[in-house]
Amino acid sequence: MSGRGRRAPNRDVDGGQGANRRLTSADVARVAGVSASAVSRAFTPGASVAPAKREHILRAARELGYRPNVMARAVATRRSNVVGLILFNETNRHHPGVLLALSQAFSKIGVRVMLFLIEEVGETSAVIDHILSYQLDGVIAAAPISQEDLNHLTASQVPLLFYNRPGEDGFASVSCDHFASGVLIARHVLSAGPRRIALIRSHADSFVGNERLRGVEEELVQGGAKVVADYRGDFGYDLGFAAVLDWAARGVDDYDAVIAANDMMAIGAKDALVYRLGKRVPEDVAVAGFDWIEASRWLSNGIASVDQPIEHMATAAVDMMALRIENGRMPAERRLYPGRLQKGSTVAG
Amino acid sequence: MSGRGRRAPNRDVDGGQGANRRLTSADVARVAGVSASAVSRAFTPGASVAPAKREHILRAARELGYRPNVMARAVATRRSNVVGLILFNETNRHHPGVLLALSQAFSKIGVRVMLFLIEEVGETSAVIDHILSYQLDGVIAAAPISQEDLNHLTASQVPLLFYNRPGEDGFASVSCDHFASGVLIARHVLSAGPRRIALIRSHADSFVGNERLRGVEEELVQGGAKVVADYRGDFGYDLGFAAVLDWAARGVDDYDAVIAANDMMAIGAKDALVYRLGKRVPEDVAVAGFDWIEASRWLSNGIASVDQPIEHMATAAVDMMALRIENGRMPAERRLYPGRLQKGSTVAG
DNA sequence: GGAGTATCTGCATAGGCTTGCAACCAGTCC
DNA sequence: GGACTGGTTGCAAGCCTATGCAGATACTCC
Repeated sequence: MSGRGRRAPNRDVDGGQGANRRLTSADVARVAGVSASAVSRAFTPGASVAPAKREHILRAARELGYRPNVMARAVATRRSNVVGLILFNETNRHHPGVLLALSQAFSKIGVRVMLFLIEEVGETSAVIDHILSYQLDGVIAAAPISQEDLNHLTASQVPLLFYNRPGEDGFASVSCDHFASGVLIARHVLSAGPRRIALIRSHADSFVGNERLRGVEEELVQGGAKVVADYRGDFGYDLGFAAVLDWAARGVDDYDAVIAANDMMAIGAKDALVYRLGKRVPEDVAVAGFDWIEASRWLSNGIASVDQPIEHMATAAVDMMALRIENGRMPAERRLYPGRLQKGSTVAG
Repeated sequence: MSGRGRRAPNRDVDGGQGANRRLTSADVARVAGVSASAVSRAFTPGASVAPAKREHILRAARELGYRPNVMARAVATRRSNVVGLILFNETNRHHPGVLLALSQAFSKIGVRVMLFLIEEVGETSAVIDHILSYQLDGVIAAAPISQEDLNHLTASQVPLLFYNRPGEDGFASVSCDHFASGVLIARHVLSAGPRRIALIRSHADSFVGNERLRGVEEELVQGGAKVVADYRGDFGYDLGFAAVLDWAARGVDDYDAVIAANDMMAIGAKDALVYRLGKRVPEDVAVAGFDWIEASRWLSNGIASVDQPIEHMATAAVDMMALRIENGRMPAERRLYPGRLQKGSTVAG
């Protein structure tokens, strides 16, 4: 630790030459009086180095401000410690907790998440192309993947995990049991009295939305209720709002409950009912949704909903991904987590 | 998809040996009958290769399913084409558009964003450590950075850009002109009549929140209005709500407008006013906030607000970052973007 | 004190890509 | 026809770290 002048932290190393030479293990090795291998091992837990020497090397590294170059390590080990997350922007907007939960859960095992945010279904192809270029250790698909892209992914042997998607046969997935959630919310609504139900669905190709409504409809039949109105939404506030207006315009007004495929649309519907049609919620019409998003908890909304246990799901995703990264090919496995009913105030009782 | 022997497109290359040998440029070179250098150049726009040969190489690559290994490229070129984004989880929750805008803007120039989502201010240190290990081309700080971490960052010569933060002297930043936004919203409120204003502030150390309220207060003075109540919030719904209840509990009820440091708190305040105190908004009390978040546009809220031009800001961030990555050290520059008033329905007129 | 063992250590090579340099080729010009 | 040109190409070295292997060191045990 000789020279290094006054309080300038790391100047003697680049020997006055190239200003933007990055610090390498060789620099540390020189200063610590060891080989570059030793430096590498000092930074590799469990590697064979004398404890004292490791300590010495780490101290030298700290003083120089050296950190192993993750990229170089990635090419040497063929492990990047980065997983890709393909996420619908819509999901992040409506349900930002997903990103946080996954991001945090992975960081606990030292894995970073590289985010691929997509707006349109069509964008996945371009994104898959990128994904394959980064040597990602795995990919979490929280957006629909076309068959062709799926082939590319499997051909390159990247561990793949579907999140809240069915996954084709033979693929691993972790999901909330949306069907059961549908049953749950429908039962809650029915328990409060309503028997004439209006439904606001999601896009036709949303697995999550379809499962939810399948559960709802099954329970409605069980409970002797009837679906008197139906609307094809898109998970957004506006179409929830539009659904109610559309029914009104068509003279449909004999429903006593609205169940939407998610909270955002439920809120839209509730707003239309209250502020456009002058209905009382829940006295005239009950309203329910799914996700238990933050806005649902606001006093002005209080939407009856079903929560997804995203922390559990995220933990499961990390576990499964870690296993798959270690062991390569593994039997497909689907983990399903039950949602939790949140009674809210838009359903009586 | 079992045996994958038959019509599998890219099988002849790994010559029956190691199953998980990844495809390399050498493989493509062999098949195309050229050197690995040629393959590299074929994938480098502007590199010196005969057009015909490039075409030929690219075709071979496509048929094999080869893509250059970005990690290896990064270590060779010392450019990763990845920038880090340190983002407050709170920001993403309340304002998810920021992440999308930046992510999309960067992807237009072929740069990916690696997200470092933090919950607490204290977490930055750990995150900075990671950041320095990845050879990121730059870092966008959309969260406060401690002086110590700042030193680490600058010592390692990583281009740094503050987003919606002042940035210490000498650092580049792109921000919304929050002070001007404060003036704007205050003027709007005053124009509707109110003169007795209640303020809900953010945490004391939020630059954004402080600037906004500085602008508000300056304009209030100009307009001859008076601050009759004051509350220290945190950007969340709950504290906006709590502010109103707190004033009520203390007998303060002679305000005719509430201005909050963001929309989320404004909504909380509005809910408390309407559903707890039975006030009419805007007739009895006007309410205003900042950000023009999605929920503000809902019919049930209609919060008067000031929008941030996040697309412009994101574009600027990309431009400035790109310049800095190319040219290394550059003069500090601060770009400021004006917010746009959104009148909403919680302020009369 | 010597054989045997366990633990460290450095060398050399691997990992996949980029790039300066010099050799090469087909033209072009006089 | 020879010198010169400009565009292509491959070689080899470089980017930074990891790791098998063999030598070195220290230590135990008899």
